[in-house]
Amino acid sequence: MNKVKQAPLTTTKAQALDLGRHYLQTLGYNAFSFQLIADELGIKKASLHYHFASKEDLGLALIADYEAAYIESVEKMKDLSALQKLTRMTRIFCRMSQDQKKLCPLGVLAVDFNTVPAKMQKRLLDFHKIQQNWLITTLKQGLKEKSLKKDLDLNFTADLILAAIQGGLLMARVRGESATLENMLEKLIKDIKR
Amino acid sequence: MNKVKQAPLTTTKAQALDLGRHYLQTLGYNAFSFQLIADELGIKKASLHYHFASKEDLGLALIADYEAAYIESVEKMKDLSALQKLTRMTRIFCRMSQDQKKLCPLGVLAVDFNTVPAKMQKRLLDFHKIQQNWLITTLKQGLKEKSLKKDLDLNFTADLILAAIQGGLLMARVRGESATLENMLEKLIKDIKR
DNA sequence: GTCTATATATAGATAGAC
DNA sequence: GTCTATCTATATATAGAC
Repeated sequence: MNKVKQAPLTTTKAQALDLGRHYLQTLGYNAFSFQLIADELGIKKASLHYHFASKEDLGLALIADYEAAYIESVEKMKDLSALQKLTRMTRIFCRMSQDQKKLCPLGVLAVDFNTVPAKMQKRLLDFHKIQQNWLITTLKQGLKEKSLKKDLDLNFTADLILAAIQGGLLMARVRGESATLENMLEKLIKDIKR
Repeated sequence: MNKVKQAPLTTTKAQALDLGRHYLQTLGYNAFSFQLIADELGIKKASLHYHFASKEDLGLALIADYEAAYIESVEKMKDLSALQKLTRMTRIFCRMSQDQKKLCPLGVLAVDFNTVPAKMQKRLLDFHKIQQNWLITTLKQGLKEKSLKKDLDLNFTADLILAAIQGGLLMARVRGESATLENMLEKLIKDIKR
Protein backbone atom coordinates (compact mmCIF):
# COMPACT_ATOMS: atom_id res chain seq x y z
CA MET A 1 0.00 0.00 0.00
CA ASN A 2 3.04 2.24 0.09
CA LYS A 3 1.71 4.58 2.67
CA VAL A 4 3.55 7.71 1.63
CA LYS A 5 4.84 9.64 4.56
CA GLN A 6 3.42 13.13 4.58
CA ALA A 7 6.40 15.19 3.49
CA PRO A 8 5.63 18.80 4.28
CA LEU A 9 7.52 21.20 2.12
CA THR A 10 9.15 22.60 5.20
CA THR A 11 9.21 20.81 8.50
CA THR A 12 9.55 22.79 11.70
CA LYS A 13 13.07 21.50 12.01
CA ALA A 14 13.99 22.61 8.50
CA GLN A 15 12.43 26.01 9.05
CA ALA A 16 14.27 26.38 12.34
CA LEU A 17 17.50 25.54 10.57
CA ASP A 18 16.84 28.17 7.93
CA LEU A 19 16.07 30.80 10.52
CA GLY A 20 19.11 29.74 12.51
CA ARG A 21 21.35 30.23 9.50
CA HIS A 22 19.74 33.58 8.81
CA TYR A 23 20.38 34.83 12.33
CA LEU A 24 23.85 33.29 12.45
CA GLN A 25 24.77 35.17 9.29
CA THR A 26 23.28 38.47 10.38
CA LEU A 27 23.80 38.53 14.16
CA GLY A 28 26.54 36.04 14.99
CA TYR A 29 26.45 32.87 17.06
CA ASN A 30 26.23 34.48 20.50
CA ALA A 31 23.61 37.05 19.55
CA PHE A 32 20.81 34.76 18.47
CA SER A 33 18.73 32.59 20.75
CA PHE A 34 16.23 29.76 20.73
CA GLN A 35 13.72 32.41 21.73
CA LEU A 36 14.32 34.42 18.57
CA ILE A 37 13.87 31.43 16.29
CA ALA A 38 10.87 30.16 18.23
CA ASP A 39 9.13 33.54 18.05
CA GLU A 40 9.64 33.64 14.29
CA LEU A 41 8.23 30.12 13.96
CA GLY A 42 5.33 30.91 16.25
CA ILE A 43 6.21 28.18 18.72
CA LYS A 44 7.72 28.16 22.22
CA LYS A 45 11.43 27.86 22.75
CA ALA A 46 10.89 24.71 24.80
CA SER A 47 9.46 23.14 21.65
CA LEU A 48 12.60 23.96 19.76
CA HIS A 49 14.56 21.89 22.25
CA TYR A 50 12.62 18.89 20.97
CA HIS A 51 14.35 19.35 17.60
CA PHE A 52 17.69 20.52 18.91
CA ALA A 53 18.55 19.36 22.40
CA SER A 54 21.13 22.09 22.92
CA LYS A 55 22.53 25.12 21.18
CA GLU A 56 25.58 23.05 20.37
CA ASP A 57 23.31 20.62 18.56
CA LEU A 58 21.82 23.48 16.61
CA GLY A 59 25.27 24.86 15.88
CA LEU A 60 26.49 21.51 14.59
CA ALA A 61 23.36 21.17 12.45
CA LEU A 62 23.93 24.64 11.02
CA ILE A 63 27.48 23.75 10.05
CA ALA A 64 26.40 20.41 8.54
CA ASP A 65 23.56 22.10 6.70
CA TYR A 66 25.77 24.79 5.22
CA GLU A 67 28.38 22.22 4.32
CA ALA A 68 25.78 20.11 2.53
CA ALA A 69 24.66 23.12 0.52
CA TYR A 70 28.26 23.88 -0.34
CA ILE A 71 28.98 20.31 -1.44
CA GLU A 72 25.84 20.29 -3.52
CA SER A 73 26.63 23.50 -5.34
CA VAL A 74 30.18 22.31 -5.97
CA GLU A 75 28.81 19.01 -7.24
CA LYS A 76 26.66 20.83 -9.75
CA MET A 77 29.73 22.55 -11.17
CA LYS A 78 31.75 19.42 -11.70
CA ASP A 79 31.65 19.49 -15.51
CA LEU A 80 32.50 23.16 -15.87
CA SER A 81 35.84 24.69 -16.72
CA ALA A 82 38.02 25.91 -13.88
CA LEU A 83 37.35 29.52 -14.74
CA GLN A 84 33.62 28.98 -14.76
CA LYS A 85 33.84 27.20 -11.41
CA LEU A 86 35.82 30.02 -9.84
CA THR A 87 33.43 32.62 -11.16
CA ARG A 88 30.36 30.75 -9.94
CA MET A 89 31.91 30.16 -6.56
CA THR A 90 32.71 33.80 -6.01
CA ARG A 91 29.20 34.72 -7.14
CA ILE A 92 27.74 32.62 -4.35
CA PHE A 93 29.41 34.94 -1.86
CA CYS A 94 28.49 38.06 -3.78
CA ARG A 95 24.84 37.03 -3.63
CA MET A 96 25.25 36.28 0.06
CA SER A 97 26.45 39.82 0.65
CA GLN A 98 23.74 41.31 -1.54
CA ASP A 99 21.23 39.51 0.67
CA GLN A 100 21.21 41.86 3.68
CA LYS A 101 25.01 41.99 3.83
CA LYS A 102 25.07 38.47 5.21
CA LEU A 103 28.36 36.85 6.12
CA CYS A 104 29.60 33.34 5.50
CA PRO A 105 28.61 31.12 8.45
CA LEU A 106 32.20 29.90 8.55
CA GLY A 107 33.55 33.42 8.87
CA VAL A 108 31.08 34.25 11.60
CA LEU A 109 31.99 31.14 13.57
CA ALA A 110 35.67 31.88 13.12
CA VAL A 111 35.11 35.07 15.11
CA ASP A 112 33.07 33.19 17.71
CA PHE A 113 35.53 30.29 17.56
CA ASN A 114 36.77 30.53 21.16
CA THR A 115 33.22 30.57 22.51
CA VAL A 116 31.91 27.41 20.84
CA PRO A 117 32.36 23.76 21.91
CA ALA A 118 35.38 21.80 20.69
CA LYS A 119 33.21 19.63 18.46
CA MET A 120 32.01 22.67 16.54
CA GLN A 121 35.57 23.95 16.26
CA LYS A 122 36.66 20.68 14.73
CA ARG A 123 33.83 20.70 12.20
CA LEU A 124 34.72 24.23 11.22
CA LEU A 125 38.32 23.27 10.57
CA ASP A 126 37.26 20.22 8.55
CA PHE A 127 34.92 22.29 6.44
CA HIS A 128 37.50 24.98 5.90
CA LYS A 129 39.94 22.36 4.62
CA ILE A 130 37.30 21.08 2.21
CA GLN A 131 36.88 24.57 0.77
CA GLN A 132 40.63 25.01 0.57
CA ASN A 133 41.12 21.67 -1.16
CA TRP A 134 38.37 22.38 -3.65
CA LEU A 135 40.02 25.67 -4.56
CA ILE A 136 43.45 24.10 -4.96
CA THR A 137 42.04 21.30 -7.09
CA THR A 138 40.14 23.78 -9.22
CA LEU A 139 43.24 25.93 -9.68
CA LYS A 140 45.15 22.83 -10.76
CA GLN A 141 42.42 22.12 -13.26
CA GLY A 142 42.85 25.64 -14.57
CA LEU A 143 46.56 25.07 -15.02
CA LYS A 144 45.86 21.91 -16.97
CA GLU A 145 43.32 23.76 -19.10
CA LYS A 146 45.92 26.48 -19.62
CA SER A 147 43.42 29.14 -18.61
CA LEU A 148 45.45 30.29 -15.60
CA LYS A 149 48.94 31.76 -15.34
CA LYS A 150 51.34 28.85 -15.36
CA ASP A 151 53.59 30.23 -12.60
CA LEU A 152 50.71 30.45 -10.14
CA ASP A 153 51.43 29.59 -6.50
CA LEU A 154 48.49 27.29 -5.83
CA ASN A 155 48.44 27.37 -2.04
CA PHE A 156 48.93 31.10 -1.90
CA THR A 157 46.28 31.80 -4.52
CA ALA A 158 43.74 29.53 -2.85
CA ASP A 159 44.33 31.17 0.52
CA LEU A 160 44.20 34.64 -0.98
CA ILE A 161 40.84 33.94 -2.64
CA LEU A 162 39.40 32.51 0.59
CA ALA A 163 40.70 35.42 2.65
CA ALA A 164 39.50 37.98 0.12
CA ILE A 165 36.02 36.48 0.28
CA GLN A 166 35.83 36.44 4.07
CA GLY A 167 37.44 39.82 4.54
CA GLY A 168 35.48 41.29 1.66
CA LEU A 169 32.20 40.17 3.21
CA LEU A 170 33.13 41.97 6.44
CA MET A 171 34.03 45.13 4.56
CA ALA A 172 30.82 45.04 2.56
CA ARG A 173 28.82 44.97 5.77
CA VAL A 174 30.63 47.88 7.37
CA ARG A 175 30.41 49.91 4.17
CA GLY A 176 26.82 48.94 3.56
CA GLU A 177 27.49 48.02 -0.05
CA SER A 178 28.46 44.85 -1.87
CA ALA A 179 29.63 46.33 -5.15
CA THR A 180 33.23 46.63 -4.00
CA LEU A 181 33.29 42.97 -3.02
CA GLU A 182 31.96 42.00 -6.43
CA ASN A 183 34.53 44.09 -8.25
CA MET A 184 37.32 42.83 -6.04
CA LEU A 185 36.56 39.15 -6.57
CA GLU A 186 36.03 39.68 -10.28
CA LYS A 187 39.36 41.42 -10.63
CA LEU A 188 41.08 38.84 -8.46
CA ILE A 189 40.01 36.06 -10.81
CA LYS A 190 40.97 38.16 -13.81
CA ASP A 191 44.43 38.67 -12.38
CA ILE A 192 45.20 34.97 -12.22
CA LYS A 193 44.00 34.39 -15.76
CA ARG A 194 46.56 33.59 -18.38
CA MET B 1 52.98 74.39 43.87
CA ASN B 2 52.29 72.32 40.79
CA LYS B 3 50.75 69.52 42.63
CA VAL B 4 51.50 66.76 40.22
CA LYS B 5 48.57 64.49 39.78
CA GLN B 6 49.46 60.96 40.74
CA ALA B 7 49.78 59.29 37.38
CA PRO B 8 49.73 55.55 38.00
CA LEU B 9 51.29 53.59 35.21
CA THR B 10 47.96 51.93 34.64
CA THR B 11 44.73 53.32 35.95
CA THR B 12 41.78 51.04 36.53
CA LYS B 13 40.15 52.54 33.48
CA ALA B 14 43.20 51.91 31.30
CA GLN B 15 43.50 48.36 32.57
CA ALA B 16 39.83 47.78 31.91
CA LEU B 17 40.27 49.02 28.36
CA ASP B 18 43.19 46.67 27.82
CA LEU B 19 41.23 43.74 29.14
CA GLY B 20 38.22 44.78 27.11
CA ARG B 21 40.29 44.83 23.94
CA HIS B 22 41.76 41.46 24.82
CA TYR B 23 38.35 39.87 25.29
CA LEU B 24 36.91 41.65 22.26
CA GLN B 25 39.68 40.22 20.12
CA THR B 26 39.44 36.71 21.51
CA LEU B 27 35.74 36.27 22.30
CA GLY B 28 33.81 38.86 20.31
CA TYR B 29 31.67 41.75 21.46
CA ASN B 30 28.66 39.75 22.65
CA ALA B 31 30.66 37.12 24.48
CA PHE B 32 32.47 39.28 26.99
CA SER B 33 30.91 41.02 29.94
CA PHE B 34 31.58 43.63 32.58
CA GLN B 35 31.74 40.70 34.98
CA LEU B 36 34.62 39.10 33.11
CA ILE B 37 36.67 42.30 33.10
CA ALA B 38 35.82 43.11 36.71
CA ASP B 39 36.87 39.65 37.88
CA GLU B 40 40.19 40.02 36.11
CA LEU B 41 40.73 43.42 37.72
CA GLY B 42 39.70 42.16 41.13
CA ILE B 43 36.86 44.67 41.45
CA LYS B 44 33.08 44.40 41.25
CA LYS B 45 31.27 44.91 38.00
CA ALA B 46 29.28 47.76 39.53
CA SER B 47 32.58 49.57 39.97
CA LEU B 48 33.30 49.23 36.29
CA HIS B 49 30.14 51.17 35.55
CA TYR B 50 31.78 54.12 37.25
CA HIS B 51 34.35 54.17 34.43
CA PHE B 52 32.04 53.13 31.62
CA ALA B 53 28.39 53.94 32.14
CA SER B 54 27.21 51.39 29.62
CA LYS B 55 28.58 48.67 27.39
CA GLU B 56 28.11 51.05 24.48
CA ASP B 57 30.41 53.49 26.28
CA LEU B 58 32.97 50.75 26.67
CA GLY B 59 32.55 49.72 23.05
CA LEU B 60 33.07 53.28 21.85
CA ALA B 61 36.12 53.62 24.07
CA LEU B 62 37.55 50.38 22.67
CA ILE B 63 37.13 51.64 19.12
CA ALA B 64 38.66 55.04 19.98
CA ASP B 65 41.51 53.34 21.83
CA TYR B 66 42.32 51.01 18.96
CA GLU B 67 42.04 53.87 16.51
CA ALA B 68 44.46 55.96 18.57
CA ALA B 69 46.96 53.10 18.60
CA TYR B 70 46.57 52.73 14.85
CA ILE B 71 47.06 56.45 14.22
CA GLU B 72 50.12 56.45 16.44
CA SER B 73 51.79 53.53 14.71
CA VAL B 74 51.04 55.07 11.33
CA GLU B 75 52.44 58.38 12.54
CA LYS B 76 55.68 56.67 13.50
CA MET B 77 56.06 55.38 9.96
CA LYS B 78 55.62 58.69 8.24
CA ASP B 79 59.23 59.04 7.05
CA LEU B 80 59.56 55.51 5.71
CA SER B 81 59.30 54.36 2.14
CA ALA B 82 55.98 53.01 0.93
CA LEU B 83 57.30 49.46 0.87
CA GLN B 84 58.57 49.73 4.41
CA LYS B 85 55.23 51.13 5.52
CA LEU B 86 53.30 48.31 3.90
CA THR B 87 55.58 45.70 5.39
CA ARG B 88 55.35 47.18 8.88
CA MET B 89 51.61 47.51 8.65
CA THR B 90 51.10 43.89 7.68
CA ARG B 91 53.46 42.85 10.47
CA ILE B 92 51.18 44.49 13.00
CA PHE B 93 48.46 42.05 12.05
CA CYS B 94 50.82 39.10 11.89
CA ARG B 95 51.86 39.82 15.46
CA MET B 96 48.22 40.17 16.43
CA SER B 97 47.54 36.71 15.11
CA GLN B 98 50.63 35.26 16.72
CA ASP B 99 49.30 36.58 20.02
CA GLN B 100 46.69 33.92 20.79
CA LYS B 101 45.23 34.08 17.28
CA LYS B 102 43.65 37.42 18.09
CA LEU B 103 41.53 39.19 15.49
CA CYS B 104 41.40 42.83 14.52
CA PRO B 105 38.81 44.62 16.70
CA LEU B 106 37.38 46.09 13.52
CA GLY B 107 36.88 42.68 11.96
CA VAL B 108 35.26 41.36 15.11
CA LEU B 109 32.86 44.28 15.28
CA ALA B 110 32.06 43.89 11.59
CA VAL B 111 30.64 40.47 12.44
CA ASP B 112 28.79 41.88 15.44
CA PHE B 113 27.83 44.96 13.42
CA ASN B 114 24.07 44.41 13.46
CA THR B 115 24.04 43.95 17.23
CA VAL B 116 25.80 47.16 18.24
CA PRO B 117 24.37 50.70 18.59
CA ALA B 118 24.29 53.02 15.59
CA LYS B 119 26.96 55.24 17.09
CA MET B 120 29.40 52.35 17.21
CA GLN B 121 28.52 51.39 13.66
CA LYS B 122 29.32 54.89 12.48
CA ARG B 123 32.68 54.94 14.25
CA LEU B 124 33.56 51.61 12.70
CA LEU B 125 32.84 52.91 9.22
CA ASP B 126 34.85 56.08 9.87
CA PHE B 127 37.79 54.08 11.12
CA HIS B 128 37.61 51.68 8.22
CA LYS B 129 37.76 54.60 5.80
CA ILE B 130 40.83 55.94 7.59
CA GLN B 131 42.59 52.61 7.10
CA GLN B 132 41.49 52.49 3.49
CA ASN B 133 42.69 56.03 2.81
CA TRP B 134 46.03 55.39 4.45
CA LEU B 135 46.57 52.36 2.25
CA ILE B 136 45.63 54.22 -0.93
CA THR B 137 47.89 57.12 -0.01
CA THR B 138 50.73 54.75 0.76
CA LEU B 139 50.26 52.92 -2.52
CA LYS B 140 50.36 56.28 -4.33
CA GLN B 141 53.60 57.04 -2.55
CA GLY B 142 54.94 53.72 -3.79
CA LEU B 143 54.03 54.63 -7.35
CA LYS B 144 55.83 57.92 -7.00
CA GLU B 145 58.86 56.14 -5.55
CA LYS B 146 58.65 53.69 -8.46
CA SER B 147 58.79 50.76 -6.06
CA LEU B 148 55.36 49.45 -7.10
CA LYS B 149 54.02 48.23 -10.42
CA LYS B 150 52.97 51.30 -12.35
CA ASP B 151 49.72 49.82 -13.68
CA LEU B 152 48.44 49.10 -10.15
CA ASP B 153 44.73 49.58 -9.51
CA LEU B 154 44.94 51.56 -6.28
CA ASN B 155 41.42 51.05 -4.95
CA PHE B 156 41.41 47.38 -5.79
CA THR B 157 44.82 46.78 -4.27
CA ALA B 158 43.97 48.63 -1.07
CA ASP B 159 40.75 46.67 -0.67
CA LEU B 160 42.48 43.40 -1.43
CA ILE B 161 45.13 44.01 1.20
CA LEU B 162 42.52 44.96 3.81
CA ALA B 163 40.36 41.95 2.96
CA ALA B 164 43.34 39.60 2.94
CA ILE B 165 44.28 40.80 6.41
CA GLN B 166 40.80 40.41 7.88
CA GLY B 167 40.08 37.13 6.15
CA GLY B 168 43.56 35.84 6.84
CA LEU B 169 43.16 36.52 10.56
CA LEU B 170 39.96 34.44 10.58
CA MET B 171 41.65 31.60 8.75
CA ALA B 172 44.65 31.66 11.08
CA ARG B 173 42.33 31.22 14.05
CA VAL B 174 40.43 28.29 12.57
CA ARG B 175 43.66 26.62 11.46
CA GLY B 176 45.39 27.37 14.72
CA GLU B 177 48.47 28.74 12.99
CA SER B 178 49.59 32.16 11.82
CA ALA B 179 52.36 31.15 9.44
CA THR B 180 50.05 31.00 6.43
CA LEU B 181 48.83 34.53 7.12
CA GLU B 182 52.39 35.77 7.32
CA ASN B 183 53.37 34.10 4.06
CA MET B 184 50.22 35.32 2.36
CA LEU B 185 50.71 38.96 3.27
CA GLU B 186 54.41 38.81 2.46
CA LYS B 187 53.70 37.38 -0.97
CA LEU B 188 50.87 39.83 -1.54
CA ILE B 189 53.23 42.76 -1.02
CA LYS B 190 55.87 41.09 -3.16
CA ASP B 191 53.36 40.71 -5.99
CA ILE B 192 52.66 44.41 -6.23
CA LYS B 193 56.34 45.29 -6.25
CA ARG B 194 57.84 46.57 -9.43
C1' DG C 1 36.46 54.92 43.29
C1' DT C 2 34.70 50.83 45.10
C1' DC C 3 31.38 48.48 47.64
C1' DT C 4 26.66 45.80 48.64
C1' DA C 5 22.33 45.12 47.17
C1' DT C 6 18.97 44.97 43.90
C1' DA C 7 16.08 45.52 39.64
C1' DT C 8 15.04 43.60 35.31
C1' DA C 9 15.69 40.97 31.30
C1' DT C 10 17.12 37.10 28.95
C1' DA C 11 19.91 33.06 28.18
C1' DG C 12 20.06 27.73 27.83
C1' DA C 13 17.81 23.89 29.51
C1' DT C 14 14.46 20.34 31.72
C1' DA C 15 10.02 18.11 33.59
C1' DG C 16 5.84 16.68 32.73
C1' DA C 17 0.95 17.55 30.83
C1' DC C 18 -1.63 17.28 26.53
C1' DG D 1 5.38 17.76 18.57
C1' DT D 2 4.03 21.48 21.29
C1' DC D 3 2.62 23.31 25.50
C1' DT D 4 3.16 25.49 30.51
C1' DA D 5 5.94 26.00 34.18
C1' DT D 6 10.15 26.26 36.23
C1' DC D 7 15.22 26.15 37.25
C1' DT D 8 19.61 28.26 37.16
C1' DA D 9 22.88 31.24 35.40
C1' DT D 10 24.20 35.47 33.69
C1' DA D 11 23.56 39.87 31.35
C1' DT D 12 23.25 45.19 31.69
C1' DA D 13 22.33 48.61 34.75
C1' DT D 14 21.17 51.56 39.01
C1' DA D 15 20.83 53.25 44.05
C1' DG D 16 23.01 54.43 47.79
C1' DA D 17 26.53 53.41 51.63
C1' DC D 18 31.45 53.86 52.63
